[in-house]
Amino acid sequence: MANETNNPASPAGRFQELISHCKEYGYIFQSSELYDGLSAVYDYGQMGAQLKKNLRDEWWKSMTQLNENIVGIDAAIFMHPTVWKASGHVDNFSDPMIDNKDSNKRYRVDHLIEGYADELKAAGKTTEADAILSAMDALLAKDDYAGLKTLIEDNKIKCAVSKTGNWTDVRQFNLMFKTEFGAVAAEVEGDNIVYLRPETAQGIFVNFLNVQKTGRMKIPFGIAQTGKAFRNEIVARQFIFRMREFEQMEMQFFVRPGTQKEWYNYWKDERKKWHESIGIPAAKLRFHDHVKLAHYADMALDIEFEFPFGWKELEGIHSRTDFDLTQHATFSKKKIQYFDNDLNEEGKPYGNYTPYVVETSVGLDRLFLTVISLAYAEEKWAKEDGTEDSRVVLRIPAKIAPMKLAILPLLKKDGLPEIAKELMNDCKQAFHCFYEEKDAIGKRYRRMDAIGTPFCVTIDHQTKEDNTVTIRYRDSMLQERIALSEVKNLVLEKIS
RNA sequence: GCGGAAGUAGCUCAUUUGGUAGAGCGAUAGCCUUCCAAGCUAUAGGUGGCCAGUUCGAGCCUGGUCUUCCGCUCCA
Repeated sequence: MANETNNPASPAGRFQELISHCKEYGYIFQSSELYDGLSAVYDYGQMGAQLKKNLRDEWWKSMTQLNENIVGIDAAIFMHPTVWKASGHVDNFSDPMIDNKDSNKRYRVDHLIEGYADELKAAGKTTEADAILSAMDALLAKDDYAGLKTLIEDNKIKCAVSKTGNWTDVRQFNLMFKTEFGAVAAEVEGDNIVYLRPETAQGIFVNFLNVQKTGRMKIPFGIAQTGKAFRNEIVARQFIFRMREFEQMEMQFFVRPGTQKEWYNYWKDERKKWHESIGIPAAKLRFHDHVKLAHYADMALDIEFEFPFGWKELEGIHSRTDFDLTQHATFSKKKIQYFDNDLNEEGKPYGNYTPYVVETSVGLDRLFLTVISLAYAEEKWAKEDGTEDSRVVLRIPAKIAPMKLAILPLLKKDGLPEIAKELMNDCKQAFHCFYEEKDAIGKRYRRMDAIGTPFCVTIDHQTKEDNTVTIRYRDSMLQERIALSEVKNLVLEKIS
């Protein structure tokens, strides 16, 4: 397997080629590459930033512009530390871990002990199992790591692989980044700790009342947001699939309790359709229902995409119940409720309640990876003279491609650049254009293929006579003659 | 985080028992003028990932470190 990455024919090898291509053509660079890079952090380059923005804009439009009952906000990354206690992230986002020194296998301490308890139960020793579990809960509640290790050793819990009890100390892995708020150290250590948000959702929940009241929103309604989130992953790999700093596009849809299943199914279908609308083939998408539910959810599924390294989560649809709003009400000691004037079956208003939430949460970076891995193609064909020709092309759908049109004078003389620049000045008001007069025309086409520009127009001598140009299509490589005056409209039509 | 492998120009690679680095492609400038890359000329670009050590001398040997890839693990 170690050589697979060097083999362009294998999926792993093709993935490597894609990563190289992303760097070579200004889509994605490793962060701080000048200083040897920072693990699992990436920068978007001149092409990548635009593609990412186009994807974000498509999502934002589909949510906030095309749904009258969904509005967008932009909450800060810093939030009051208590937010993360209320959300459960302080408790649930940090798991004590232990390694077996012989097999080098790592276990979550609670999983390891629970597994042992299950074995005891299977052997009929239910009381002993319960005793161990309650002891574990007590130790976990006190963050007593030494006690947990003692519990493991006293029960002679073994590693499933090495069959030994040669354990490291129990260590804490907190997945939230911490930093200090304010320039001066706190008088009491830890008093000024803030976290970088591990998800954007909480910024929506804490603003629920603000938005609902000022926007006079009526349930059901949604609040959408895009933004950076941060998780200190133990292992972050697979290019931009799992990064320590990443961007989420989330929409929290607030519904009347009891209707969550209906809306869950609605958004499940809507979101899949949306992915298809930006060019992801249905066959490459599937639903994956969660078996083990998170602490906040009563239903959850992933929309998975078949990445070059397998089926992985692209978007999560979660029915979060009233968990978050109730938690924030409890921790903030404020009432977070909605008065529903709609009439129920008995002809009376539904009245006050804490809304339920259906969440759609897509990783923008993962969406980017989805789009670019679908777009990337190496093509070979026989030329008329029998020799082989080839190209690398990014078949990014025209409406999300970073560069829409390349304007190319066939020669850089005879007044052709002047006509080209005039067209450029006109078209750049409407969409991103690229002007290029260097090198042979075929070479310029190849460069545009490599960055995924869907349309090229070439200005030649005939243009001066009859005001027509050649338009060349990236995907088919076909060319046709159209009026110079039609170029802008044609591209506008294709990218809308 | 553990184990394994790797790191030489923007990219792909060479330099084979240690003697202060080359090529192709690409890029830039110019020439040519031709509707699907790879015509001609010139130029730029590397303190060999980084830091130490051994040595008269290190891209090559040793240690550390950073990053990447593969496997394991993790991913509320």
